[in-house]
Amino acid sequence: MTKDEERVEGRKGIERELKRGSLELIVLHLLAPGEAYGYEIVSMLTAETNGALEVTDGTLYPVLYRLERAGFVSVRWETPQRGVPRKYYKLTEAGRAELAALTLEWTTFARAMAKLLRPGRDGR
Amino acid sequence: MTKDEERVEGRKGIERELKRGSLELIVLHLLAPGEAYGYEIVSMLTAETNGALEVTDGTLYPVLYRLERAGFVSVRWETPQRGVPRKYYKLTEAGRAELAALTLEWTTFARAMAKLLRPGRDGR
DNA sequence: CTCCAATACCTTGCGTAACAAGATATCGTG
DNA sequence: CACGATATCTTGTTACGCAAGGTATTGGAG
Repeated sequence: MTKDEERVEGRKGIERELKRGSLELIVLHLLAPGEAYGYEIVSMLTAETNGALEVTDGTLYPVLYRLERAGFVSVRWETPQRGVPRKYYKLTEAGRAELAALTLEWTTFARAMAKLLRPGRDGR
Repeated sequence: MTKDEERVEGRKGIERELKRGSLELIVLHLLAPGEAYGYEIVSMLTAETNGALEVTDGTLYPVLYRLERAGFVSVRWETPQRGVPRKYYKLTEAGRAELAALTLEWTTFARAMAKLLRPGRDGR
């Protein structure tokens, strides 16, 4: 039982929506230790979250492009002796600042959600 | 008090994106203790999160409509002796199940994010 | 040599959801 | 009776994740 086309009464999963706005943060975070290339980031994400946060390359590349455009990552092509050329991404100074800002935004939001969802919110 | 939270023009903020997919969960959660009407939900949310998770009514009503359409809430009009008619929303059984499911989805996602963002993933 | 799978990058179109802005209707008060 | 407050609803805009498809290079199998 892997993926099923069974109609589940309108339940489609909201992971896609939850990811919204988190992807830039995720990618910036994955680039923090050092540079990486596109396909690598995809597999890093799958590996580090045990599949809880997967992303396809078709999703990732637009994100990387946005980050590059915003000046948060710098880009370097490398052609290894074996294999296809790779495009390596690396955080810039602005990227590190953005990473910090987004991390703060995320934790603030998550904290508010957690507090709201915590049972026993009968007021005060 | 002294901090005036002026919205900085440069930073767009990703709260909108972060909220994505969380609103249904939030609303279902706010309806869990009992019924409430639209405007009330808006003020409940603002109050209970100290403004951390605000929503405008123009955002809320489509959410409520979706929930009604999906059978997660039932609706009842009430015309009080004083004031404008109000539309009261109440969780259905399916709504409670959905609340549980969405809560699980949220916590799973939040946990994955927290684990990813946790510093010290130098990962050998 | 040719074909094919794997690697790696990139693009297009679709669906959806939050929000701003505005419309509508009713009530209470000056 | 006009005006603000309450309350609901609608419309248009914008943004982004994703499926699906496309391109290019490489190396191995036949």
